[in-house]
Amino acid sequence: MATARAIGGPCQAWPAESAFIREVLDRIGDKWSVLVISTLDVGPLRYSDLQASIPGISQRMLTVTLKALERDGLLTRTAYPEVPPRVEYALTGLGRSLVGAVMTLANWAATHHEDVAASRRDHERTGVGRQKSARAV
Amino acid sequence: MATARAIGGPCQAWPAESAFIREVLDRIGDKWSVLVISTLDVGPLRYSDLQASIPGISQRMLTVTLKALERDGLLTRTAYPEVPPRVEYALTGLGRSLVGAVMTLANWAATHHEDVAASRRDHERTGVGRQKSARAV
DNA sequence: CAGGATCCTGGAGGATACTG
DNA sequence: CAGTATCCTCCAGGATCCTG
Repeated sequence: MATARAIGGPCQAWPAESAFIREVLDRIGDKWSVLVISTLDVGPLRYSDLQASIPGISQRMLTVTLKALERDGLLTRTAYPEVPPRVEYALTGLGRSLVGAVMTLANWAATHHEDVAASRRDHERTGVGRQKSARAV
Repeated sequence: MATARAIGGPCQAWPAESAFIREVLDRIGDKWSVLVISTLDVGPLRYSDLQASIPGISQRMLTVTLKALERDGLLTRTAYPEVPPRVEYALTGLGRSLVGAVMTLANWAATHHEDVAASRRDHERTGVGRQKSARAV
C-alpha cells in the first residue's frame, strides 16, 4: 500500500494540503454528493430522473447539491429550450476522475467493513468497560 | 415516511456497497476524524499531544472522535496506570490502511484543486447566469 | 418539468466547569 | 493529565408552497 508520508512532515505538516483534502471531504462527505455523481457516472440524466434514482432526496437538496457540483466543475448543466423544459446533468471528466478516486474508498469499505463491524460488535458487547491496559513503565 | 427502502431500487448502481461507502464517508466526512488518524499515522500520541497537534479541536470533539475511531477498530487506546495518568493512542493496521485509502483522495485533491478553483472563479465571475444552453432537438 | 423561496427542526459541535 | 457533564448555538437539510 502507498504510505502516507508523501505529504510533508509530521503532524503540523499538511501545510496547505490539509485545506485541499478538507475541501474534497466537505464535498463528498455530505449526504448526497457521492450518490449524485455515482448515479451520473452511468450516464447523463435529467432532474426528475435523478430525483427518482436517488430515493429520499428532497428537491431542495438535489438542487443545492447539483449547483455545488456544477460550481466545482464536476458536472455540467444543459438546458434544452423546449416546451416542457428539459435539463440534463452530465459528469465532466473532472467529475469522472473523482468518482474513480472515491471508488478507492468504496473498495476499502467493501474489503474492511467486516472488520469494522466486528470491532463494533466487540465494543458494544463489552460496553464502555473494555479498555486495553498496560503496566507502568 | 419512506423508510430508507432498501438500496437497489431504481438505481442500478452499487448494489449494497452504497451502505458501506456511506459508513466510511460518515466517518471520514466529519470535521476531525481524518485529522486525527493522519496525525497518528506518524506514530502513537497521547491525548494532550493530539490536542496540541490539532489546532482548534475541543476536548469534547477529540474525545468523541477518538471513541468512535476506537470503536471502529481504527485505533487503540492504551492507559498506563501511572500517577499522572498517561494514555496513548495508536493506529491499528486497519487504521493505517484507511489512511492509505484517504491518501488517494488527498492526491486527487492536490492534482485537481486548481481545476476546481478555476471552475469556481468562473462561476462566480459569470454569476448565476452562466449556463450551458443547447438548441432544441 | 425544473426549480426558487420560506419556514422549521435535530443534532453536530463549541465553550465552560468539574473530577478521578 | 485525561477526560466527563452541561448548556447553548448554529446551520444542514427536510417539508411545503409557489413560479417561469
